[in-house]
Order: sequence, then structure tokens, then C-alpha cells
Amino acid sequence: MITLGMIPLEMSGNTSDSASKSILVRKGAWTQAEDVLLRSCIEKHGSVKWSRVPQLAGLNRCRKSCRLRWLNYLNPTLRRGTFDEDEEDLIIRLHKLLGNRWSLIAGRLPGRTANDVKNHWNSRLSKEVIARDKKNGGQVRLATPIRPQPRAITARKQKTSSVITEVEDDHTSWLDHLILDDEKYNKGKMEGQTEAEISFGGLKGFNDDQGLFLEGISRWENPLSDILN
DNA sequence: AACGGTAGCAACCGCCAAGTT
DNA sequence: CAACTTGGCGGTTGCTACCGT
Repeated sequence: MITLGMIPLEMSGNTSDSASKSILVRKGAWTQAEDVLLRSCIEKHGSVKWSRVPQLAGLNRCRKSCRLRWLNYLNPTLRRGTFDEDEEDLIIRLHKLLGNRWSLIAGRLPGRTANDVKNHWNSRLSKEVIARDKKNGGQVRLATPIRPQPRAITARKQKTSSVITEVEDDHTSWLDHLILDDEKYNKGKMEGQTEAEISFGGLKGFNDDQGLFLEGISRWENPLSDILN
């Protein structure tokens, strides 16, 4: 972050940002006045294109900076303050399942942003988890993050690919299954079951919809392997 | 009081995929 | 179909506040 006192005028390094190609845009910490301008712009115009926001708000900021400031700080639906135990527990479990998929993890925590979750993980939780694993004999159960993940359902996709849409519609469902599976794993550990017992039991529990889940994954993987082969 | 180390967090950067022209 | 634009993501940086010495 380059602040150069309080007059941090810089060219944006992002060449894909049309708003910053030929004009100097402000960088660094946001002032109260800028926050007021951005907030009133969003309240007035609603969900306009972010590329138009700097102009509409009268801000000398790039679109990305405006979007980030709104999503991570000004958005009234955000929940500020410390993470409670339940939230931390959920983050740890989801991270074990998903890896650094911060936006997915944050999606399970109402009012929390991906940036919040990531910062909290990097500054606190990762150390806690490492310490806990060391204490437990260094056994870490890590899951390979599941990819690819659909980002959003678009009108075009819905028109052109019923397959993708079906899988995306099940997006919440498969994540629920993963969490459920992990809960069963932890329960099994507590009850002294072996890895195999837990895995088998977890798979059974994982469930009545298992076929649908695996079909969903294969629908992603098959076209991918077609391309690669 | 001064200093150094560090935790927490806001913000930026580079990249990617989807959408538009 | 290519070029360009846009939205979104994860990784990283650097400022600030706090704490111990």
C-alpha cells in the first residue's frame, strides 16, 4: 500500500481497469468523505455496474477499489467484530474440507466476507490448528479442495447448458453433504472408530444422495478430461 | 519514555472466467 | 471468432495499535 502521507496519487497497476488507464486514481486508505460518497451512490443507484460507480459517486477511485470498499466494509449487511466460537469452528472444518476457498467458506457465515475469513484464518486460526494438530500427534486430516467450482448461474449458461445448471443448483446441497460427512468423521473419531469404519460409515451416511453427488462431480470432470485427452 | 516485535486488518495486485461488443 | 470489459477470487503487502522489554 503506497500512501505517501495523505496524498497517495498513483496509477493503478491493473491494466484491465479502463477507469485507470489514462487518469490518476487515488489509492490507499479511504477517508470518511469517500465512504459517504460511495454509500450514498450505492443507496441511490443500487446495483449499477461497478465501472460506473466512481463516476456516479464522484470518486477518484478505480472500480475495484470501490467494489472492495463496499463489499468488505460499507455494506450494511456485514457483521463486524470478533468471531465467536461457532464461527471459528465452522471455518476450521470448512477449511479442512475446501482449502483456501475463502468465498465459499464465507458464504456459510452470514455477514462475514471472504477477506474477513481469510484474515482471521491467517492471523489466528491457522496457528491454532497447527498447535492443536501438533498436540494430537501431528495427525492432520486434509481434504483435496474440490474443483472446479461454478461461480455463478448466468442467463447464458442456463440457456446453453442444462447440465451445468443442474450441478450448480445442487451447489448448496453438496457442500451440506461435505459438512455432514465431516461431522460424522469427527463423531466417529470421538467414538473410537477406525479410519476405515468412519470412511465406510461416512460414505453410507453421505448418503442417500451420494449417487447424485458423484454424478454431479463426474459431470464436471468428464468434459475436463475430454479436453485434456 | 523509547524502541522493537508482532497481531490484526484494510487495501492492493495479478490473474482468471464469463460476458459483451 | 477475437478483442475487450467486467466481476470476482486468492495471495500478498503494509499500516496501525498494542504489548513486552
